[in-house]
Amino acid sequence: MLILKAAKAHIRAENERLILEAGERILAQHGFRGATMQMIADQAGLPKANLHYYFDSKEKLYRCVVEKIFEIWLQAASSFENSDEPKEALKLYIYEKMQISRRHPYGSKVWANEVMQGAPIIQDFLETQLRSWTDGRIESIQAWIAAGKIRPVEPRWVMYMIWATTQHYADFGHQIETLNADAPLSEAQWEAASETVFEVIWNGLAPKQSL
Amino acid sequence: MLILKAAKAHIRAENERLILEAGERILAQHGFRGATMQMIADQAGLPKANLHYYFDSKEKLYRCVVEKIFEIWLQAASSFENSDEPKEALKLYIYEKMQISRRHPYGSKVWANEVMQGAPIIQDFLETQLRSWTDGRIESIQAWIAAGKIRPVEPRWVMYMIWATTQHYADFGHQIETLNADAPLSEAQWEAASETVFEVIWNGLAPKQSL
DNA sequence: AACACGGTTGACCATCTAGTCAAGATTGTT
DNA sequence: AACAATCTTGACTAGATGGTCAACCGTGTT
Repeated sequence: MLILKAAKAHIRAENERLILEAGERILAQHGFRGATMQMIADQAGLPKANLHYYFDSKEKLYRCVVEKIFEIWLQAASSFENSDEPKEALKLYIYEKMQISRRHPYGSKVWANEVMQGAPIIQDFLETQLRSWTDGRIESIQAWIAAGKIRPVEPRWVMYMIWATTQHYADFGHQIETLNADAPLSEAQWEAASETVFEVIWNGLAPKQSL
Repeated sequence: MLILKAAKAHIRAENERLILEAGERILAQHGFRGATMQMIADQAGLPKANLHYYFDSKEKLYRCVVEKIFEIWLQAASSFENSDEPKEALKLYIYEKMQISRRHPYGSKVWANEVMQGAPIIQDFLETQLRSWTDGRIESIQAWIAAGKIRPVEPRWVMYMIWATTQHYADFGHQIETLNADAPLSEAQWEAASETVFEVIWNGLAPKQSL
């Protein structure tokens, strides 16, 4: 009876969540090849064979983890559309991305790993979703330039600058902690870092007369 | 005779260079666990057993590769000391780091990988050399602030911003190429990107009255 | 109670890989 | 030429790991 499938759907949902969460952490800490299904199983508190019941292969599981973080980033992009004023839009977007770096450091690292290795698994994502998303954002920035709201700059380099600075706090979090006397950044430090990133970029982009 | 050792030193030097170069490339593309000694051997054009003759273990070879890129970065830091004027010093440093991202993308990726995994191999480097180097640079920036040459900002966040933006062009080079219609950045694009990174950061830091 | 279906799991296997080793080839010195 | 130190290399091993499988468990339905 197909009713049974629905009745046990919560078990599937819960276990998939457990595995994805464990996978994100382990894959970030060890890379694709360095992470073993056994490690992920232990982290999730499930026997290894169970992982293969829910995810056909390590690669499938990996792909799910990568897609998850990509979705989160795409959603943060809405900040860009929610305001016509560049100052407001950029502030929202940068703060949002800093927040994601803080809340999802593992996902960010998995993504970084994947891209650094030439995106062997999610190249299609880059060529379709990321490309079209980026083109849209570039148009927004072009419009701001045309309206004289920011200096004339190549939008691409600005985009990359925002991605780089915000994701750095996730991807290089360990280095940042080491340079912070081995302590995680405090609430106040996260706020200050976000503020500084935004201020520098905004002052860097704002038209001279507006200062 | 120990004379012999010196006499054949060039063979050792040449082979170690070959192996380190191949190792840098393969380790960057596949991560520590993903890279196999066989792959590195093939890339270097040497039999695998030969690699173990020059480097005791995969880990030793890896450490050498990581140390190499760190040395290169440290040298780029001299830009910071070569000028008292922040505009000049920052411009030199940023251009230098962009140049390194262009010339040594593999080394940068290996470093990123290592740090993302919690620096299991070179944690001592972070705690000694990187920490003291950073402290020195922070003092320079503090001095600029005290002299009213740049806005009052937390120097750390600025440092991280520069590292992040410049290294992004190496670490996320594949993503950047994909968004550039699958073409490597041209000479002109590298120049424009460097210029933009510098301009935005400098305008972001410069005191208001100086504009 | 009997059933059926999804979920659970220990044992197993084929494959891959870091590292070893011993025999042999090179090379500079005498 | 004889030598000794260094370098080269194919063959091998021990251990790890992704994935399979067949037996088993639990639960809601009839």
